[in-house]
Amino acid sequence: MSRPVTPLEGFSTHDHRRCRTETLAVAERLSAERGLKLTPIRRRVLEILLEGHRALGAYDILHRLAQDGLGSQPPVAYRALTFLRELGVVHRIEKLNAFVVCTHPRDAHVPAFLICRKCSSVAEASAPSQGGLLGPAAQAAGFAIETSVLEAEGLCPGCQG
Amino acid sequence: MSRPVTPLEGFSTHDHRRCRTETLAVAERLSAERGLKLTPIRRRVLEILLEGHRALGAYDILHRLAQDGLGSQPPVAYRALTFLRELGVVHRIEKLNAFVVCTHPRDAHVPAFLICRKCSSVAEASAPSQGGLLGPAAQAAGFAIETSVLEAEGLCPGCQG
DNA sequence: CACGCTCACGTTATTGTATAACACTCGCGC
DNA sequence: GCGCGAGTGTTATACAATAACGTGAGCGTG
Repeated sequence: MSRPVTPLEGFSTHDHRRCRTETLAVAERLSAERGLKLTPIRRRVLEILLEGHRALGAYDILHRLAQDGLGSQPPVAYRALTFLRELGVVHRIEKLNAFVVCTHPRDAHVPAFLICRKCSSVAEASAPSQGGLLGPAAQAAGFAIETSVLEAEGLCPGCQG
Repeated sequence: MSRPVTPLEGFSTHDHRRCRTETLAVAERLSAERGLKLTPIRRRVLEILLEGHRALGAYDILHRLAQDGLGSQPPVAYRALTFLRELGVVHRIEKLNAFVVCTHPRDAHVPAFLICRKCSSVAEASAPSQGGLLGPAAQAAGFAIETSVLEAEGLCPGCQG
């Protein structure tokens, strides 16, 4: 079973401290907007993911939560992740069965990812909203797209020979 | 750069009997070309998937195999599925952890799927070779794409309204 | 023929991923 | 106080995937 959960962020550097505080602020605001709460567990999960722009498995996150005394059973992690995903600040990488923080949580967008198969780093590409590639095909077929998954696997700049 | 996708097999009806026999013939031929065999188990797995353009989980397939007395342990199903995927006649749907037959197994293509969340039927669109949406982003990042996942979930024509 | 080789399958066991279902508390409005 | 939804705790289970081992059939070579 490929358990990625390794390296770093996108393939470019950025002001990560600011990235972190902004994302937390956005999460706080979006929660309030919906009349919901960014509880300690939820906040902690987001913080864990914010430690780096890496994809973490649900059970990695769960173990971290357990270390902090914030819950030890799978549903605890999954519920927090579901909440954060609905908020739009966390995405799921289908190909890796793992989760990452969104790099631009305020914009409406269809998440698209570049995943390095060697170092497991993940970069989120900014894709224009609905469909792009699949849009025309969907329209021709009379299909109503609700969510999209765009993921590419290959080699990041640093891992190419 | 990003040519439109050619919609294929939509959710429309088609000559499925022919679809079935042709896919089996292709599988047979590709196996022979590689000096490998389309054994009873492998053939049966392909037939099961050919019963409809639906995504089936590995364990669904395994249970079917077991009913036919062709194997009852997970590796049996996974090995057959791996073989068929390498042949190019079966694709994996990451979003569903499930498998479908390819609708145009002879052409080189990047598979793209429209998945109905209600009836689980899957339409395969034929995407132009590399990346479409992700191509430009990948190039900008210096990322070398090797494989792509393009999947959209929503409602098929029959399940709307 | 004996040997070594690859393909294919059988089997046991384990790990990882995810959710169902139920119970309970808390804060809040009425 | 009461009902209600949000949120968490907990148990149990289902589903997905692979590791690691063994068996044997078939084939080519010496």
